[in-house]
Amino acid sequence: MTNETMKIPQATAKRLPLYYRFLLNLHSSGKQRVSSAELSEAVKVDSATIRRDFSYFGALGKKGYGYNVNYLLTFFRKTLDQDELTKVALIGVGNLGTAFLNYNFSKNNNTKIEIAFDVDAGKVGTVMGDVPVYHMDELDKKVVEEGIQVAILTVPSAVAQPITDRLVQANIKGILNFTPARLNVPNSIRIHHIDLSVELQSLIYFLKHYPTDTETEEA
Amino acid sequence: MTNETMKIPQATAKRLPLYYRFLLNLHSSGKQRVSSAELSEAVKVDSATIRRDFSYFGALGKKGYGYNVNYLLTFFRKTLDQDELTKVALIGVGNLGTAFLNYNFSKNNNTKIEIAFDVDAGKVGTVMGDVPVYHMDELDKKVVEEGIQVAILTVPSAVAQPITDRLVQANIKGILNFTPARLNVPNSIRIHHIDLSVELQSLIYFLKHYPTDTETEEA
DNA sequence: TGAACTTTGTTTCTATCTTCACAAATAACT
DNA sequence: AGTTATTTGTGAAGATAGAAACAAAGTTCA
Repeated sequence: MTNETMKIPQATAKRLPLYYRFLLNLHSSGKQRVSSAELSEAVKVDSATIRRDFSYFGALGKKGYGYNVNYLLTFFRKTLDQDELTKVALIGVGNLGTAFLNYNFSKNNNTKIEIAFDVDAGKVGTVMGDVPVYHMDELDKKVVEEGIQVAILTVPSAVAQPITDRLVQANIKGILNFTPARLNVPNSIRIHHIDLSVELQSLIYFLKHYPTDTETEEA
Repeated sequence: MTNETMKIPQATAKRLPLYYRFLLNLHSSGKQRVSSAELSEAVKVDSATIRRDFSYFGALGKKGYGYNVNYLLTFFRKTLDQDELTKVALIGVGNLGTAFLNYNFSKNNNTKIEIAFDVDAGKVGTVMGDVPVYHMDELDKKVVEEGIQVAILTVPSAVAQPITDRLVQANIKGILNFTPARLNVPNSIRIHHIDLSVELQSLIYFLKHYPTDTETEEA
């Protein structure tokens, strides 16, 4: 039941980074222990769900006490591979892309945008928020060279598929897709879609059709 | 079973805007009919799931034929209230906020960012991408005045909760929250969280722990 | 030390969502 | 007109997720 190689539920996996971030906060505020009830209040996830989530990794807590913040943090750091840096490329330095370049992902994370690409001559050659911007023509070469595994795709949707094809060729493993395009990729490649206008639309749909209901979770 | 007031599954509701957008594309490309299999290929949702989703609204298709694009489009336009404009406020004109101001939501949608707020004196009083920027002090007054129901929250997480409290006071009904903060609101208010760094982290977790698996859907 | 309190881990139940698989209906073709 | 090919809509089964509830194990405090 507590097998290292066992697959945990996807829903649980999506919550892990949330738990991890909150534990970091607790740690830096000097807190030594925490209960599933406290965690629940903070991350807005039912306490039974949290205990269940944790239990997939074994018995991490102590009855009548709760969880030791340090122990949990160390455990999750290992589980989330926080010690191994994952190199990320940003494709498309438009408004949204620029937001990412200035967003400090590596603060709490093992994640760093190493390189960005765009076709705009005014941007190519510059360094934006610590990240060098290269021309899109160099995409294939650079991604392979740097061994980049993850791409954040913030290009116009018309070019999303051709660029994705090149990323696949260049051995990328995962794509965070912010374009409305639904991409065709071999299924060895994982894509997470974040579709801003769908998010807004569905929020509005819920407002109009599900009045005064419970909260919904994110992407 | 095909009751107008019946609540459809949340999972279905989240896919409706996706279907709607693709139908718009089909329509403008002149296509007259479409099958669930074609739709499936395009939006990457199992065809049985699509037929099931549609069936909550009644029998929209014809056996052996598929769906009439125009009919479907008209139906969804009504269902998604695309004729009634929803006013949206953008709170926090940083990098991410600016991206939204330049993102043309209203193109395919009934949604328009009407007004933006920030504390930066350099931004207050300007018009960014068609949207006037007001000082955060005017938030409460303006939101009530304009009858704004939805807010996109792109402020630093430290101020997310106090600003949310003010939005609640100003009778907002839904919030699209891009800050990492988990907001406390009365449960008459609907919040969708989009947590960019959690998205990136969980993508990476899946890459490392679920090699060569099926695709996952978005928020 | 012992009684009262706390909190986990898990068993069980329930809800929600997805997919299979196929009858029924229609379209297309000869 | 009749035969073959499509494609829907849905019953039934399966898969995944969420929450209640409680015994067991520990903590706290007098």
